[in-house]
Amino acid sequence: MPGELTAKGRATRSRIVEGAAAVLREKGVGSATLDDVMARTRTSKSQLFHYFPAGKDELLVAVAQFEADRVLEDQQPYLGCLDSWEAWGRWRDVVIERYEAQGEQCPLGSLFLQVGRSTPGMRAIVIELTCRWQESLARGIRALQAGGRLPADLDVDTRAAALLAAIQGGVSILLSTGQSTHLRAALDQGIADLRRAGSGSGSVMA
Amino acid sequence: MPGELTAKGRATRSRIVEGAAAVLREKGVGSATLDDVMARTRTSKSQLFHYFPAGKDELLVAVAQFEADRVLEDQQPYLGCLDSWEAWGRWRDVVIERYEAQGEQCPLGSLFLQVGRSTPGMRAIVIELTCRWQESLARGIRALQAGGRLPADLDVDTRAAALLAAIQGGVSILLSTGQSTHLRAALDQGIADLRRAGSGSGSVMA
DNA sequence: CCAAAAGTGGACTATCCAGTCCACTGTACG
DNA sequence: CGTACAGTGGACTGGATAGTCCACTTTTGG
Repeated sequence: MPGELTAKGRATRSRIVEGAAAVLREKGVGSATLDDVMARTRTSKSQLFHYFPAGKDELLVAVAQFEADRVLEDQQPYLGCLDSWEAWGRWRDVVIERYEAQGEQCPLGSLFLQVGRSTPGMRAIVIELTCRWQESLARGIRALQAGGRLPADLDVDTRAAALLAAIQGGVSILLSTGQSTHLRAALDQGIADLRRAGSGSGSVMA
Repeated sequence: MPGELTAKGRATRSRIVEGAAAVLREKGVGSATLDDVMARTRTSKSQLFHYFPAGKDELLVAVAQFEADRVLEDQQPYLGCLDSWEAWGRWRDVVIERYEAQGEQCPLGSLFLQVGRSTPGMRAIVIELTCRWQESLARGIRALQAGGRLPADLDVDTRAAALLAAIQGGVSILLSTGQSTHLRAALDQGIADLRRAGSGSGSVMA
């Protein structure tokens, strides 16, 4: 089926994906139905199954891919050039702004936890996003090292992993409680600690 | 209905809650059905609705409360007396061990994201757990200050919030990807940074 | 011992929803 | 112009599942 799409067909397909993404954000994975998607995208059941023959699961994966791509895109151009403390600060602002605006709706988090464990394709998307995100952070840290703003003997990967975890957790808490204090704390503290990291290569207890 | 339970009734009720918790861990909120719970707990529909008149939602809230209580319990006695670096290290080990053993199954995370936003009671449970957890961490940090192991001019609450976010994120990533590297990084880095935190009260950019 | 209430079993209903089917319409292209 | 195929509409089916109902059993307490 794919690759054989007309301009009209492609338009409809992406209308479905974007509409489904919106529905999922609003209603959550558990409550969103194909009828919701149909209503939102002005399509019929046959179209849904025409473009996603494997049904709901296939659509969900497509939406997850769509959302995953947006996550990092939304952090650009800052995430792409974290080569000064000012850039880190601006990136921080963008992240907070994005997730505060998004509020309760979690495009991916719910998808992961709900469908992720069962579907193999979904997990791959999450893992790839995690890797790319962490790699971007690591590149930023290395850029700071290259600029002499951080010592060279830093455990970059652990730093990046910890920072990513902190952001993820902040977002989770924002989603669960509606408060962005933890996300702000995680980012501020994380960047501050990075800045302060002058000493050893991150050796830790036992 | 509550408070009027005989010994037998109480036994059945808690059997239902514990069994439902197990089912939810194994199958996820989205896939778990009342029939699953019935099979697991050797009960009938009428009993489920006898003890949880409001149906599935009420049962889910009860399970969430049950699981939330366990989260902090499982970290005891270490979480309760984080007054030395050794205690922090042992606590770290317990947390990692617990979540690695738990693996993919997330007792609460899925509950939050799935039901949390809709049900008011669920959110309250999450918020309370978050507060208690963060407060425990904060108490630990203050204990270190009291023992002279940390400077007094530390922004304890921000520290605790950031650390909690890091753990949450590490767990999220563990659930999504199956890897505990981020959780380990978050804990190790978080404790290391705390240890290194000698300077100012955490003032951060912009 | 005997009501009355708590506890239990399971058939039944109502509903919702993914997925199927087929008929209809628009459009590309000879 | 007309055929073939992509695209579209929506009724229909099958199955799963939350929730109801009532009859039956056990326990409680006087």
